[in-house]
Amino acid sequence: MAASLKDVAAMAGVSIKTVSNVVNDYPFVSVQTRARVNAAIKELEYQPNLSARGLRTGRSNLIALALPVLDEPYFAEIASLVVYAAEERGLTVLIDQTGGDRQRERQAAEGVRANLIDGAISSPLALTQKDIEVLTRRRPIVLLGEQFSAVGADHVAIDSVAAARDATSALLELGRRRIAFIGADTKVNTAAQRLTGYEQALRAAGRTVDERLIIRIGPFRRVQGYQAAQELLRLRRPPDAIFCLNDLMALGAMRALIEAGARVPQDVAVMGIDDIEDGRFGSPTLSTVSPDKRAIAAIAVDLLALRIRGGSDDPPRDVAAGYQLVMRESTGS
Amino acid sequence: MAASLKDVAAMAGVSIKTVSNVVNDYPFVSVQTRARVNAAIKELEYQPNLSARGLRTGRSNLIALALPVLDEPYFAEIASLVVYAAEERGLTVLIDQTGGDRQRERQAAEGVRANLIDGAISSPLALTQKDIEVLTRRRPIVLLGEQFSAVGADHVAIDSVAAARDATSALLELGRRRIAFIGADTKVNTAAQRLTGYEQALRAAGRTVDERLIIRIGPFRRVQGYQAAQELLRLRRPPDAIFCLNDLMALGAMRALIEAGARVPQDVAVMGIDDIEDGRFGSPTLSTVSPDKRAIAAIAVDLLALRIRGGSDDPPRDVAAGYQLVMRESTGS
DNA sequence: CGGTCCGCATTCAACGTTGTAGATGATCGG
DNA sequence: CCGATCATCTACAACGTTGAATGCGGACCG
Repeated sequence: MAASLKDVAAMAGVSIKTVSNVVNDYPFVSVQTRARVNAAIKELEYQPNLSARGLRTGRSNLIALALPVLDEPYFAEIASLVVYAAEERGLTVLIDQTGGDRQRERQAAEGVRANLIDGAISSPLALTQKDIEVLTRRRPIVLLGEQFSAVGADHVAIDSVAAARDATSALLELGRRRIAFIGADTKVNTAAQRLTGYEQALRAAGRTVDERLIIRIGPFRRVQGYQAAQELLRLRRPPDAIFCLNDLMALGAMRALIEAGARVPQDVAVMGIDDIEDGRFGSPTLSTVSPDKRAIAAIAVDLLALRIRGGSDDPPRDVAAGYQLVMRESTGS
Repeated sequence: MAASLKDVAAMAGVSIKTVSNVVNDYPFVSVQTRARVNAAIKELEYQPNLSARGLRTGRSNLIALALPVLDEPYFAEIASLVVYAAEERGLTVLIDQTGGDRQRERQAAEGVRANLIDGAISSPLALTQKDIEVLTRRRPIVLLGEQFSAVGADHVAIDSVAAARDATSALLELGRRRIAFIGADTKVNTAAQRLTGYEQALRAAGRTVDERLIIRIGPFRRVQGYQAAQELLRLRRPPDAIFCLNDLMALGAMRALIEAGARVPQDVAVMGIDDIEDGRFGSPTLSTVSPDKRAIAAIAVDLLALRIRGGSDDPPRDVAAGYQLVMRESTGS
């Protein structure tokens, strides 16, 4: 049985509350008492019981992180950064994988464990506007990604429209004429926004949008990128560039291209979004839009911590994270 | 303020304990009472306070998962599978990233949050035998990976010596003569075991171990594989095959080879261990040893759950997970 | 018909912690 | 030298839950 305040108090010859005061750095404890108590704490290897503390204070210092999956590089990196950022602020992260399922996304924020967490960071794919409202009433939530723009909760994301526009423009400036888009899926807002950016760039350059070059497919993983690229290669006039919703699809697409004997970037340039590590070491290396993931994680945790501490008075904040175009081999020099 | 048993009891016109009995499926509650209570629970959106329950029962149904990092594909996949397996058993996972640091690995299992978790699954890189003993005394721990073999705690891993031996033998059978090894690092037991397997295979084939072909480097990430391969290419007689400690290094190595104009697999065959998804979609696709990750995660959670329920009476169990050789393009057909 | 058992519900206490209010001396200003 | 102020410590209650013990009828048995 682990030692409790009572045991420490008995050993140090003081009251329970005094030990509690020492543990919590309450200032008015004499140096001698503090020393005696600390000695007893060390001797008994006392560790505060977090359940009891949580019950008493109503705070657990636990936050939930709800992601579609954990084994996609982008989400793995985000999870990693969120865990670190939370740790720096004395918070512990509890991870949920929702699979992009609406039911599970709701449960992650309101479910059985809701009374255990102080708040949640969620990267939803399927939550509705109304879900968010209901959830926010219970606990603070910070949303990641582009599923929502202006909604009643704190929100952190890059400007996906602009990012996709910049990427597409870059391909145009490299002289590419037939630029395909892989990953359109109107149900997912992220995809819709990136498609919009793609179309904006084409129109701004005086080109028309060719529906045959837009592949609507999901989920946004390697296989889908692979299949989509194969489909594009079967066209009578295949594209000379492919812009993918994310790096994962881009890697799948590149694989399909190379397998089919198409040279990247000479025959087809490829570009993605996310800047996952795999892209930096593939052959060829992948050009991409690199969101400031570290900032996204830090800001999300900060916003949530603020909300937890301050209550829900302030209006929800919408933070645009930075991003950067990174040109590598897959688009030529 | 969230509803408590008290509120539900008041609304249903029963005692607090009766509500508790309903919530916990205590059998001797009449059908009518149960219905009334359930109605009140629904009406008030009652959710049990897990801190209070944890305090009272001494169980939180939380387990810690301590991994070196979360953003390496192998660990991300393991984390994903552990989270799913835990969820199926009513457990919630709380993730720690230790960076392979001994201090942090210990804290993950015994630290501040130790009183919050019922047990831990840990994939240590630096923990000592003594650490394990101390930690096990406090809470059940299940160890993953090869840092330890027979130690006073439950343990799940593939037979790394055999896996490395099989992989190396496969390269030999393909006619490769100068097989290099990337990732020797005697401080890390996993590396030592895989190096042993590599040496065993060479000796069994009547070949000598050439120290110049063994690259001692760490940590085991892409860049290190990249650098190690460059080093190997600078040898007067470069290798015709490279066996890497893990897939991540193998991918880095392949990148270096291709960049330097070496053809994979014609000039140099490459092989790794882990079967991470990136390897299945790179160019060329990566041959590897595929550990049964799903089983590893499920067994680890099962062992831990058993230990939590049953106490620590039984002797520690050592489970060898299965693995499979997967030959892809990077070693030729 | 008296006693026993069973189903159902309740009361009580305790898990370990911390906020509030108050007790106890010592010190200080006037 | 006395009331006020201060530093230091403590007693008490409460957070929401559940295990143990108990109460209370009705059914069953001999």
